[in-house]
Amino acid sequence: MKDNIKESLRVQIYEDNEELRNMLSMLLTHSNGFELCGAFSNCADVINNIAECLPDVILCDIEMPGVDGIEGVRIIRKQNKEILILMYTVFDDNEHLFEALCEGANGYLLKGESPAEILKALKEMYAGGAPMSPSIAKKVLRLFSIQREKTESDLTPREKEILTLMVAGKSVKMIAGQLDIAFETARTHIKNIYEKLHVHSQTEAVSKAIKERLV
Amino acid sequence: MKDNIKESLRVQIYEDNEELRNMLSMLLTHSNGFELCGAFSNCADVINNIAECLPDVILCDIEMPGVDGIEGVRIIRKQNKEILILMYTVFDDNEHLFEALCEGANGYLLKGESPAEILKALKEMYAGGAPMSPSIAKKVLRLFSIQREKTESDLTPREKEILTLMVAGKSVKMIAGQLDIAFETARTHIKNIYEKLHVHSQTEAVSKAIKERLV
DNA sequence: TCATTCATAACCCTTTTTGGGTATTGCGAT
DNA sequence: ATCGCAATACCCAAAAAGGGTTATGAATGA
Repeated sequence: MKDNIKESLRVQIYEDNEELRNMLSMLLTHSNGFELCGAFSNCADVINNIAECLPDVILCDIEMPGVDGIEGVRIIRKQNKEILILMYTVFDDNEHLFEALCEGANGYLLKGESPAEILKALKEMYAGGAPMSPSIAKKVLRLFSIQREKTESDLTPREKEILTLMVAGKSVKMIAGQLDIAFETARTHIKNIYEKLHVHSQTEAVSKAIKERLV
Repeated sequence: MKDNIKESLRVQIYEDNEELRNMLSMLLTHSNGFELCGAFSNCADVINNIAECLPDVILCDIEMPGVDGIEGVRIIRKQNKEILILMYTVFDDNEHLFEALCEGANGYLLKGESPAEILKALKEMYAGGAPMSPSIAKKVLRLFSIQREKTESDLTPREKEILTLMVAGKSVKMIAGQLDIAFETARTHIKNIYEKLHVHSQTEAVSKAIKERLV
């Protein structure tokens, strides 16, 4: 939601390289619609920096001496879920990327993006988006498709249904009740499931079902 | 205009709305660097369509009568992991989004994007990116951060250890053996865990532990 | 038509789990 | 020094789950 009165986006910078930090500062101070509110060389004092300057968004490198960017995000998110954080880094490996996203970063740009792209990303983030460099977006999407190989089990539909209820924590009695079948019928299905999965208890079955994505 | 003969991106369209399909066809035939190779109203014959026209990328609606877009992606990916697929839909709900991504879509645009954005997304996808509408990108990123909040439970370290073994499918006897404690001690811990989680069985505890990411 | 699979259901019997206690030891905080 | 808590351990009775077996009707397919 954009505020008519607010004329510019308040941006705070964290970047250890002085040259780049100055360049980014210049970029922001001289671009319409942006306002620089602080530029720091690491996240050591990030809570105070935010409290003093009240930025809308944070542009944050990852590799920095002292408190790094990911640790910075962690610290910020412990008490502030609202402020927007755009990672800006050379790291394009999965580890840094997913750690940053898990801690609550709102976007992830690789160094190498043009100044115009940086400004666009900051705006996009403020408008409710999640800007990512193309190769980063691809890595993120790939996460969804790679894992999908659900092991082919020869469970019947009914058995799958019952296994699902077991995974949900239901007892035999509850399963029978919910599916409107006799207790002994539910048990028969469960026994067949155990045989097919080569397990001997509900917890084992549930564990295996989850590990092998059978449900 | 040097590359309008050679090096144009071959795009195939799947969209049930005839008006929109024609509009998209026009857009592609009249844009430099793009070449339309087929426009269809559903994915019923997607394998043949691809084999005949050999597109580089596919622009694909989701809601279509007959074989819909998500089913289409599934069919394509069964035999072709290379071709690029950009979903183009009105659906911005998590279910459609994540299903499409899991099946192997390479990008996800919402209807409402400008023609220029569509062309840009097609190009970006071909360049190795994963274009998403801003609000879609945000949903995707949110997946990483929301789940990270492991519910704060007041389980002791020993209890967490035991819960972990339960989640792995171990019985009380096995847990006791593995931790080298008495059977009754393991049971005491388990009883305490049940009380803290408000559950009454191993499967319930395992289910809750997984759902609330306690382990 | 006949064999197979699936979903349904029941029986007997054993083992495990669960819920209720009680109790000791050790360790850090008051 | 004492309090509280975590970890250890045991007992008993009831409930639930597990293992084996058999059986029937419906649907499917060779």
